[in-house]
Amino acid sequence: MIFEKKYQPTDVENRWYQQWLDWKCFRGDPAHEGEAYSIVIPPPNVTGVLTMGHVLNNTIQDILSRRARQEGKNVLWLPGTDHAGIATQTKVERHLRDQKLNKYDLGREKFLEHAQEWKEKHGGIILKQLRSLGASCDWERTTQTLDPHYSKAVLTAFVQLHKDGFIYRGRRMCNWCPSSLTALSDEEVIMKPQKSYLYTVRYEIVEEPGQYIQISTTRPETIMGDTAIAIHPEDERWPQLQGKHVRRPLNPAEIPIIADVVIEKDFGTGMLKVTPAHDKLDFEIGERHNLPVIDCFHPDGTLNPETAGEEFGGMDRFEARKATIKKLEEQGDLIKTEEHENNVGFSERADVPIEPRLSDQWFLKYPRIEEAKQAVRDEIIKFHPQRWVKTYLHWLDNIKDWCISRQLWWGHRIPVWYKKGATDREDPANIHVSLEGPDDPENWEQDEDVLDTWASSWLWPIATMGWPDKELMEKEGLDTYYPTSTLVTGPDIIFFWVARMIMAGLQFHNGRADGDLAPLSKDEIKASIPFKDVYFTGIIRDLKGRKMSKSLGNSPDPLDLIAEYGADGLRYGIMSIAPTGLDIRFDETRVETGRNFCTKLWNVSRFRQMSGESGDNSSLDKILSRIDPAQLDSDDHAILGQLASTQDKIAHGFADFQFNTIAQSLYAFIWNDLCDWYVETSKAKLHDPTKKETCLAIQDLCLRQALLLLHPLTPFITEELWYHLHFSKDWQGEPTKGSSIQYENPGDGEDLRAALAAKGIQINPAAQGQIENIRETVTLVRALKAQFNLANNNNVALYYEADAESAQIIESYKDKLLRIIGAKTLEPKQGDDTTPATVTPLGTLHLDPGSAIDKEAETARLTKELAKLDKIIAGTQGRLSNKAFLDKAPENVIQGAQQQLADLQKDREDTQKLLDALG
RNA sequence: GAGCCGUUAGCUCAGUUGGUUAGAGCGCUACCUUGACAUGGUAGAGGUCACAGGUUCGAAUCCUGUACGGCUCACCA
Repeated sequence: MIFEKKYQPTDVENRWYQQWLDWKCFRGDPAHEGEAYSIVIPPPNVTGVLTMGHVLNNTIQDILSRRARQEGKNVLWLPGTDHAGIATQTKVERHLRDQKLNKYDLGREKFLEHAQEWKEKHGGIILKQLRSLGASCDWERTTQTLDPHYSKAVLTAFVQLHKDGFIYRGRRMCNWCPSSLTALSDEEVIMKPQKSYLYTVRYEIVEEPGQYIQISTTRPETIMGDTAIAIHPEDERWPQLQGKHVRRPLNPAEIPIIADVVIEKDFGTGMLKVTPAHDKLDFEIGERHNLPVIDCFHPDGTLNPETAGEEFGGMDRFEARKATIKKLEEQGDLIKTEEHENNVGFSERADVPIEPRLSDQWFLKYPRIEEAKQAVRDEIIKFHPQRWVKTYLHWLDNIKDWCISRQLWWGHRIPVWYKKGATDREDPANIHVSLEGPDDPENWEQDEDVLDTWASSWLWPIATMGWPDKELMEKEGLDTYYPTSTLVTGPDIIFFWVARMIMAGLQFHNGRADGDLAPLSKDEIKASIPFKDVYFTGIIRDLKGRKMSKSLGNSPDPLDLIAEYGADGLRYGIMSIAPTGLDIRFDETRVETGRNFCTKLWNVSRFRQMSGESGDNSSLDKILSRIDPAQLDSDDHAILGQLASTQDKIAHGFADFQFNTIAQSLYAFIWNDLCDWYVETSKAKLHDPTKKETCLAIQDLCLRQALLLLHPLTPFITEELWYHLHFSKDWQGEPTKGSSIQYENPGDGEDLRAALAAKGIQINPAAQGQIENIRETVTLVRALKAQFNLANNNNVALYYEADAESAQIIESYKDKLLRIIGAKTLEPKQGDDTTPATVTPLGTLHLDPGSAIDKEAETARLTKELAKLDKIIAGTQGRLSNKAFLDKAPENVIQGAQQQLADLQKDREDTQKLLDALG
């Protein structure tokens, strides 16, 4: 392989992704002997495109999958899409409209053909895009919720639930979307505060002509549907009104005045117009008082002339609002109009106000609610971060039956048939519920509705793995991969999907015989749940804090970012900010940082390659064998210590889903510890044949472990470098699947320490402290040089004043110091010339007396330094002279403070000496 | 109306069980194309940790309250 001077992510990424596919690396094989690790993808809409949210979500899933593969686990990451009933049908209908067609022209069958074509053409793009991101999904298992097998699972679930009494049909108030022309579940309604008007309208009392009552309403266009006026029974203001009637001012009719306790006496005039057809509360009142229901609207939100009157018939509901107000005003019935803010429910998909509407729908009474609560409350399923538990439990505590029927064609048609000509559809004799349908289909007609998309995706973890078909379940390895390991998703679908999947798992995978509804034991719950951990990602926002959306146009196209920065750069960038479970403000400079990090890794690898032939790098053991323990200096010990602690941090990071910690500790290790320091100091000793081999072996060790640890985050560049640097087992031949970085376990700090110990290497724990001191010294001297404009002058002479111990360190470290500081000589100071100097952990370092000295500036600098020291010394002394501190603080804290004080006082003394010398 | 979360450098964010002088990246200033890297190096400026109380020897961190921002839930017409 050629080691390009510049890293070109696009070529490398495309090449490796194809190679991995060819090697079938992503295939989940139930026969694999490792411990199972499985993830099912949150299925995106089949016609969707990749957004930054998907990038975040799927990068995390990929990281978890890849890490598990490295650990030798039997990994399955199962991809797929859902059919997105409303969204897709809307798109297809819009497309038809462009051709001057509508779905009724086509009929159900033709329409579905169209939709199918649409899906073939536009569908699955998102899954292809995920490949550019590096997603290691088992593509052979790609599932779509309308696949024949999956559909069978959805209908089986329906039939079983129906049999067990969880599903029923009823005429109820539901959320109606006048744009999509279907019922919606409560979860699909988004409440939005709206600036509107509160109109006060007068109604004449029938029994007292000329006398009026006043009613406030926000919806005058429903007045024609009023069938009563309600007051609170204990409202003392108008006891005389109960039992009387008023005249409806629009589409006039006499309606009764009734009393009901739900009326808020303090709102508006304290009276409510009751419109049972157009409001949930009103409907309930109507039920209690046996009021007629007058629906003034057509399903599409226009007014029905038969109920609303010819005058308003055909108008759109918003137009009708204006028209009714105008009419009321003309009649003198409009008393006043006030500005008013109220919450209005909007359809999630169509973004239009929903209408409460009475209609026949199918409802699901959720099964296994108690077990679903217990599973999360008792941490059988763990939520990360935990705080979502409360939200989840609160929803389940207040759960209402789920309206699962949709008046659409694109979806799973409800497996219910009604006897032709039968008037009573409540009569069981007239209803047939089954997968196959009735034996004499000519005598039956199937229910027209389809199921809510979520009523299919709630089966995702089991239905993608063969349920309910026994043979298929075995083939797909349901027993092996279920319960899945981790679910990675956004908290916005905790009710839509997460909670429902939990209930579905508990209901359909509990091992009980059909119809056995007795509560599940804890062990049964453990075996039934669909996943063990749920990781909730944050929601990606733009820099202004707005949710990223296509309509706002504020979401960058991930593919553009990949083209510009590489998939690795994008992945790393998003991981460095993403994972706290809070909202994320997306900042493209993070992606740039990710790209730069990859470049840095590439370049340090090139440096390694240019520094000398690699020895045998084909295993950790081989590399360690090239280290001569006798040659290890404090830099070697320090970097080994840093590597071991990095390995530990990464291991903990994975255990706790702390992806930012993982990203940041690798950044710090590679950039700050390895590149900025170890590689730089290496340059001073690589020419020494006795030290070279050990030094290169240490570099190889660091790079190898860094690549392994980094691989889940940036899979492409790490695989590329793995082969470039000959870390693979078969480095002398062609790459093979078995030698890929994907199957090499990085291990943790303990593993590394043990491997080192086996070669007689004990990391000297004091080395890191020593190197810290040296690094600090270097920084101080560089700063001193910079102050005298000598930053890039390598010919300066330096002199030191140090105690015996520090002097020895300086002498033994001299070559490296000269190189790193950029100096010609470093000798013990002779005489007492006044020179620019700085106090360091290794004593006082002086610049060449020949350097021009500005007494005034030097005095100012040292005085400032002294003041700073004095301030800290005073603080430390204060603490140490506080009896309460000495009595109560732990011993190590007190000792630390004493040590600090001693060090500071020494620094102060030395600084004072320099100042005195200046005169 | 209820619940949850957030407020740390100009910007985006870290900060584990309270413990030295609060960190990173980007941006900014100055210098530098030195042999892995200008997608880079070196040095630097920049923070009353939203505010007010409290607990403690010690608070960005724990408690209470306030302000602002966000999310979720809720049938006030």
